[in-house]
Amino acid sequence: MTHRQPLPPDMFDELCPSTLLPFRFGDKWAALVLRCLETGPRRFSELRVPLHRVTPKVLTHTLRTLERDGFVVRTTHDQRVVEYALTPLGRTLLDPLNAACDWAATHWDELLDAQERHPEISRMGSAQQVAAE
Amino acid sequence: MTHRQPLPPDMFDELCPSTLLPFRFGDKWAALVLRCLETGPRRFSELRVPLHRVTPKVLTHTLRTLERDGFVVRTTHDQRVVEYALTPLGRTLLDPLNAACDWAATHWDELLDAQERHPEISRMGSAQQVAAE
DNA sequence: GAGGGCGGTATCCACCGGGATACCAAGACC
DNA sequence: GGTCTTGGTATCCCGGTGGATACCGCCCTC
Repeated sequence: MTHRQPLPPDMFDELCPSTLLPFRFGDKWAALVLRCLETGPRRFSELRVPLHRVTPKVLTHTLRTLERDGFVVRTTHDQRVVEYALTPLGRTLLDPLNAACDWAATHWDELLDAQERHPEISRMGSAQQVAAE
Repeated sequence: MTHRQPLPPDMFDELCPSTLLPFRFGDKWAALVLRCLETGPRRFSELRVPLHRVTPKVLTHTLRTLERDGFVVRTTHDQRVVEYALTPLGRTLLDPLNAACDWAATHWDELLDAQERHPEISRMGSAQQVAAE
């Protein structure tokens, strides 16, 4: 808690539009939380800095879910300071997460190319929405 | 199309409640479709047999999305027979998918244990829903 | 005792993924 | 000419996820 490395102010801003990736780890922001905790425990307010796009309600829920699944522990010091840290089980999640990141690093361009080659397939709701334009 | 192995009638029935896993690959059924196509191309109606839980609308959408992302190709023979097959890019997805499956095989029990240990954290919607019971 | 930081909650709301059900056009078969 | 199979669409609807905004109790400092 004392001299740990601070997280960058925005680890994820324009970086890694992970919603476009063909996989998701847990809740929308869970993978980013795991990344933030990878290098050591963090306090709630420390997590809010790099994850400033996430509202506190959603961040709370993400952390609760990670805690429920045994990936994160929440500890309170001095009855006020709250710290979140990865559990050993949570750390094992980094393997498949890294496999997914490796895939993205290797095949991201191919994915974008394919999507540009099929602009007619946008999102659900059938095609006549596009035709209606 | 001629003598390929038939898929089991229900590959996924009670097996692998993948919605409980902490990761998702694309749409809800996308990973299962990938698995079905792993051993060779399949027709729409062939996919419907093992994936009989999936309505045709959703299966169509899943396949369209996989096609848009370049993971699957759709080819029409004789103007009526439609075949879906993995592309080389789609086949590369099997690496992270297998990593996820390996994780699940190894840590599934720990995940369940953790969830049982935290019954108070159910799902979103804050806790007073549970309290209201 | 006022203000600020910390660690959240409470409420409201919009989107959309996906399930249920019904229907359909084109060829093949009888 | 009916009927069956194939490969889907059309419509409706419901629940959950997550964003926006506002608020809160506690402690510490000034």
